[in-house]
Amino acid sequence: MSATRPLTEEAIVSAALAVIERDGVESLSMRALSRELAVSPMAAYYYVKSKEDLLDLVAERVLAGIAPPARPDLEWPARLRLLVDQIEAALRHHRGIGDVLLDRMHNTQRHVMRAIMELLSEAGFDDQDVVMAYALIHTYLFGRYRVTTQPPPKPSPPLGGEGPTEDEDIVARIRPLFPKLRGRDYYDFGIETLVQGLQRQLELKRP
Amino acid sequence: MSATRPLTEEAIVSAALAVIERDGVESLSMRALSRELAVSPMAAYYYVKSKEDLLDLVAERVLAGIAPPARPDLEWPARLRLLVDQIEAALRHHRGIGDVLLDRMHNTQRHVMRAIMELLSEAGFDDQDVVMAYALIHTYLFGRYRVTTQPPPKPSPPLGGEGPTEDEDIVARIRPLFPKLRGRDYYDFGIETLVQGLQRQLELKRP
DNA sequence: ACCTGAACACCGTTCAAGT
DNA sequence: ACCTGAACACCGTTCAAGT
Repeated sequence: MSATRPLTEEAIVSAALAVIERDGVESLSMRALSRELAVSPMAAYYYVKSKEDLLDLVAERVLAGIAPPARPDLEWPARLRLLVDQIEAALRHHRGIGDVLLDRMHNTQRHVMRAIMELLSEAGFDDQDVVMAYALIHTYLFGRYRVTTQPPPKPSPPLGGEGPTEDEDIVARIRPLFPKLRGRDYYDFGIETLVQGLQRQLELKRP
Repeated sequence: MSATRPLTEEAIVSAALAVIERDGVESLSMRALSRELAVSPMAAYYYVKSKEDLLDLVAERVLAGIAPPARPDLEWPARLRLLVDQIEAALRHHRGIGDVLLDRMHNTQRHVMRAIMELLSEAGFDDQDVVMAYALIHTYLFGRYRVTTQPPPKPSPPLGGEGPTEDEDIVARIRPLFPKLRGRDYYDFGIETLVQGLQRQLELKRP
């Protein structure tokens, strides 16, 4: 795709993102990347020292625009919501990248981590609770995208006509609803529940 | 390890679990499994049709003992806690298996999904909220184990002696606390926050 | 300085063949 | 019925070599 030579780190990251968005993050191999760049399989290694390194750069690019909301008029729950909404939007736009970020809490872009931690700290959480609250938010935000709400391509359940059995099985009743809800619905419910839980935690500590 | 022949599905699953516990889930390849079983690389394929299939069986084994708490005297938040504590214990004992379960919400053992959903439904959530609450709990429980609280093996921060700069950077202040807290601390805070958030959601709907 | 090519040590899986 | 062996189409990465 990129006909530009010589290679640059920027071009490599762009190509990686292009592969991820087109074929999914599981299809991004160093070899697929080299095909995208129309260079030999080892060319990118002159610029990045490993695939992990490359993924860190990709994550950096995706989260580059995240900034703490400049809305001192709002309470911390609303400000937290505005902040994580930005992250969610970035992840939603770059499908698959959330998975990359999940297990790298320590490599999270410093500005993103700082924005969330400062907000929590100002809200009144002590340092230890900031750690745990951050970890909780991190796990939810970046873990979300690994969880699939689409059922596997198994034989689809026959539409129409009452199922022959087990109308008292809650799983049979609820499971069909999974794909009916949109990613946005899951996110809204999830993050709202988290924020309310955090508010409650704070109330319990400072009565 | 297993000198028993012929192979059985049970022996294969046991061997897979042994590899996972010894070397981590990322080291479980079909070839490593065959080494563990002391058979040829393809032997296991007579019993499982793919690696994914095998991982489903492993997950099934790990979660086999989970059961809804028989404590009708307790309120739903306490019952939910007893239920997910069992799952957490199973995941903690079988390191790495949480990762396998994360992206397979639809393959979750039916009895586990049912136990959680029934509890939520009895608590008063409508079907749609049961879906979203289940997804939230699933994401947290199984996603947790992907998030590493141990910093990468980078040059360790010099112990003792004030850091030269940026004592106003909250990340520099907070990050060292990550490895100080135990997995149990993160879990307690996380699940407590979730449950309290869910309680609040219910209160808001039924005032 | 920047890129290539061959090679190494791996994967999951198919398919024909052995017992 | 149960297992093996060779082979295919992949990986990430090292290392020496080319320009």
